[in-house]
Amino acid sequence: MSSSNKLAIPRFPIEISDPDDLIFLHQLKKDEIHGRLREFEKKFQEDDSSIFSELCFCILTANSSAMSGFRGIESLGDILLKGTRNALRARLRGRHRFWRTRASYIFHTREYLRKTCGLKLKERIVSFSDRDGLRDSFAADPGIKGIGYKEASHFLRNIGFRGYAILDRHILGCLSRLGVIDWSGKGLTPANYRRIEAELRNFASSVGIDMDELDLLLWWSRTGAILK
DNA sequence: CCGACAAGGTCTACC
DNA sequence: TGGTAGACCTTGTCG
Repeated sequence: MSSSNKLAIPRFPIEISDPDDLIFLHQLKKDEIHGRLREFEKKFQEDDSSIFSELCFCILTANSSAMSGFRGIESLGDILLKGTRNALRARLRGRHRFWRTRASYIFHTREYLRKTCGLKLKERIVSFSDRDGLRDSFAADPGIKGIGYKEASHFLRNIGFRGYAILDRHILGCLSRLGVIDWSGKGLTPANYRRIEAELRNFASSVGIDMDELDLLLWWSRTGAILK
C-alpha cells in the first residue's frame, strides 16, 4: 500500500457545516440507505419472538456500542424467551458493559409483556392508531425497562415504522453544529425530545430529504456505518 | 504500555 | 409535576 491512496480512504467523522453537503452525501449514499430501510420494513413480517428480540437489542444498545448490542443479543440466543434473570445475567457477563442491569431490564420487560399481552408484540403494536401513542406505549411505560424515547424510536424504526427521529449524541451533535437546534450536550427530557424531533422534521423537509434517510445519513457521517 | 475518551441512554432518587 | 444529578460499569481505540 502506498501513501498516495490516502485520499480514497474516507475519514470519519465527516464534519458537515452546510446543508448542501448533506444533499451531496445523500445522493452518494442513497441506495445503501434505501436498502437498509427496506430491511427494516421486512422485519415486521417476522414473528413475535423476532420483534421481541429487536426490542432487546435496543435495550442492550443504549449508551453502549452497536457492536455491544449485536454481541449481547447473540450471546442471549435461545434463552431470550425462557431464561431466568440469573441465566440472562450469566450470558451477558463479560460480553456487555451493563450486564447486570440490562439482563434485569430484559427479564422484567419480558415478564411484563407476557403478562399484559402474552408477548404478542405485533398485536400490541397495531392496536395503536396514533404514532405518538405507540411510541409512548414503549418509552413511557414503567413496565418496559431500558427503553426511553430514543430507544423506543430506534426500535420502531428497526421494525419498519417511519417518521420517528432517533436523537442520539451523534445526531444531536450534527444538528447542533449545523445550527438546526440548540442542544446543551446533555440528555433530553421527553418534552425536549419531541421539540427537537419536530425541528429535525422541519429541517429535513427544508432540504428535501426524508427524515428517516437523513437520520441514517447523519449517523453514517459520524461513524462511517449504516447499521441498525 | 498507559491514560484519555467514546461507545446510537435510561433509571432512580431527590429537589 | 417536571427537571436534573449520579449510577450503571466495560471494552476498544487512539495518541
